[in-house]
Amino acid sequence: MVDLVIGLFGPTASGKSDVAAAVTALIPAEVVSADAMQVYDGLPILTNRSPYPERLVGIWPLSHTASVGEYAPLAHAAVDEILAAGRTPLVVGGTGLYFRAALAELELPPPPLPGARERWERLYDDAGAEAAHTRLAELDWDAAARLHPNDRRRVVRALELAEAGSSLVPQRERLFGGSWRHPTLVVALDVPKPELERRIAERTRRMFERGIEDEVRRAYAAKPSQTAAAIIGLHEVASLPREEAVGAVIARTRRYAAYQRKWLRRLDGVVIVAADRPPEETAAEIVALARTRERLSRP
RNA sequence: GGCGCCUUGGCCGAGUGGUUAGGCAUGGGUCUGCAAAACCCAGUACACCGGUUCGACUCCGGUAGGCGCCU
Repeated sequence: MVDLVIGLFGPTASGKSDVAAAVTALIPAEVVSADAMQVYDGLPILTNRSPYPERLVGIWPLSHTASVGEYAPLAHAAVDEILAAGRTPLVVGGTGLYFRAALAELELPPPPLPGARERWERLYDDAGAEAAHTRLAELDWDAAARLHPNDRRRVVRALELAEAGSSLVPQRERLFGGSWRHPTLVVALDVPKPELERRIAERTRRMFERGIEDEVRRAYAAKPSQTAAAIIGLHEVASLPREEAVGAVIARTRRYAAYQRKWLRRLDGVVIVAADRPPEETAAEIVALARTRERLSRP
């Protein structure tokens, strides 16, 4: 399967890890994770880390502030290295943005200058949303036109970029539906909603049996960064009685799955594959699809 | 059995005789270095029956359900 990359997307609890592992049993492939939370080390249970080897998992301490910008080149390097070794990169993940970034050339604008973010955030908070937005309009009218003043995160980001002589306005690539870096088969796992919710509830309960309370306690000692603090369950497990925490984590995970479904529908050229069956069967279908794709793309 | 209180959209929860509270959830949308994030948009509810009134979710009476106290 020379030169083909397989991208495997799917909502949490759709069984991505197991399917990916089953694929590696069928063809010489290596898994690259595209997950904004599994990049963190220290929360294997809470972040549902796969028991099988995957690249770009647990690469940063919880205190680190993660970003796609930092992740993307690592993912590209991993994919290229696997291809160079004559194997198939299998990019697996549920974080839409990271998934896209791993497979495509997003041409991300530069990171904020040191201290710039804090400075603009302060302006936004002190002067108010409207004032910050007006300031942005002075510096970068196009960017301001696309942003709602309430969108603090993006207004601040746009201000950073305008100041640095760049712009938030995308140059060429679009976030959705752009091209891939290599010939790529993009597969999304589909599990009927009721079944997915059942799996989420079951998995969450199992997390508690496996000891996430201890895990979370240790994680807090590591002073999680702003990005790490967003991990589902971190706050809930730390602050709620067990039974309430279970319910809260299930509810939030369900919401996350709904959000992922939005991404799934939007991935360009994605092939949807049923995943409410043994992973081996799903894997076999994916491999068959990959073989067909490869044959078609051969001159 | 008697007395008192309560009953608001999927949930929580304000409120007023006549302009949509709000929050959460839900659905749709946006998205380029925080994405398990952030932002935008949408849904017209007041337990039931009758009365007063130009007009009641808001006042009066009754019915049902819930809570509390009393014999």
